[in-house]
Amino acid sequence: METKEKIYRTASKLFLEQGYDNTPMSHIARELGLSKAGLYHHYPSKESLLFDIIDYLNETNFIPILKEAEKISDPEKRLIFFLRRYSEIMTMDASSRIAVHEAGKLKPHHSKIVKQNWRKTFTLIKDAMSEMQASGKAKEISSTFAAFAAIGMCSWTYYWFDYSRKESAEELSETFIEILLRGITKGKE
Amino acid sequence: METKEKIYRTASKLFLEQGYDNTPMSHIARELGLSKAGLYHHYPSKESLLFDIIDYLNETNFIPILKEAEKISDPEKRLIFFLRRYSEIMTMDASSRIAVHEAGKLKPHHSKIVKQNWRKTFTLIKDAMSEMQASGKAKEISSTFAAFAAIGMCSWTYYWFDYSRKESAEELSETFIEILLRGITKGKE
DNA sequence: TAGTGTTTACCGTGCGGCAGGTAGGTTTAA
DNA sequence: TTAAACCTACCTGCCGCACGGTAAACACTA
Repeated sequence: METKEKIYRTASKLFLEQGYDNTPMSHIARELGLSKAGLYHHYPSKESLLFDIIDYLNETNFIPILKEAEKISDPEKRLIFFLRRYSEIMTMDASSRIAVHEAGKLKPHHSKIVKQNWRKTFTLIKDAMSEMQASGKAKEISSTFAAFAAIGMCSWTYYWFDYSRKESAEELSETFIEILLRGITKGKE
Repeated sequence: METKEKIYRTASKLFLEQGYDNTPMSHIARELGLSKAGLYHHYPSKESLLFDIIDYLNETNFIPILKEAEKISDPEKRLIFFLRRYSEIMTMDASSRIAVHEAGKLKPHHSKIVKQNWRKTFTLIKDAMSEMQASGKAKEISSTFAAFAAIGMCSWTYYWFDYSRKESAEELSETFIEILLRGITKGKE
């Protein structure tokens, strides 16, 4: 494995366990069998290491899903696809928690990039809902709030999910889809 | 105002703005027009100050709602009542974010108490849903996951809600209730 | 293929700064 | 007179980060 990847993995693990602020660079270095200076050879600063982790998570997990979802023309199918994949990521491993929980600690320059990605996610969901409303499929509720409800539902997963019992992951995503889809679609009165 | 309350409010504000780890005691003291030692006269440690804040939030915001909700015998009404009040708290001010976002930094002794409260919230929602399923009102989905969906939806609010535009708070809670209730109830087929 | 630069991947050390927390003295109010 | 409320000054420890090396790998000539 490449050193950069080793660093990335180790730091990721430690940030997850103890939080960014409570993980000194010396600790990460020790875990890698490296000196602190050795670690600084690969990363110019602690913050840049955090950014790399978050950015990598985005690039490998979230962006591909966004790209794939955008190709689906039917808004309902697009929404279902996205929700399923999104909650799958959440149950895969807890690492993506860093992307949310520690993003606030990035410097403006970096946090800007991260926020852009969040924005895209939000827009995708919101637009899908709006389209469903336009075609009469969905109720006339606030698509903004509904979109946040969807994201919140999924993102909250890593605050409680038991990652040692992943066999329930599929049931989880299906439950979320069920609630959200039925929650926004027009019912037969 | 009592000194303890002043400290509580000031620390609360700063923790919210900059996070617990990035707010030194000296900063809190300065903001209060106090010396650091003066602040330590009132609190034995930084962690105990954090606990007091979180515990106070629980006691004043969450517990009363739980107590009141428990009195409602009809599960659907109980659920609606709880969700409405819960999301109202979230939109009132951002302070309750501390209770979630920083709870992990408490020492075991304190975090135990906080977790018990979360447990009660979860149980209330889950039980209400189970009762609705038993009476045939709700679909046979996992009440555990559905309960987490409800909590996540609401709790996520403070990651995005614009607290300068509170006039939308009511629409928010109604949207959430709408989605969740329709999401779990049996539809006419 | 020996000789010569050059880059890469590290190490040991240390510094400046600030954090949480304390010892011990002083003011204030009842 | 006494206890609570506060202050100044300080300790200790750690943290991010920089500096100046070194040894090995690599690249390029002649």
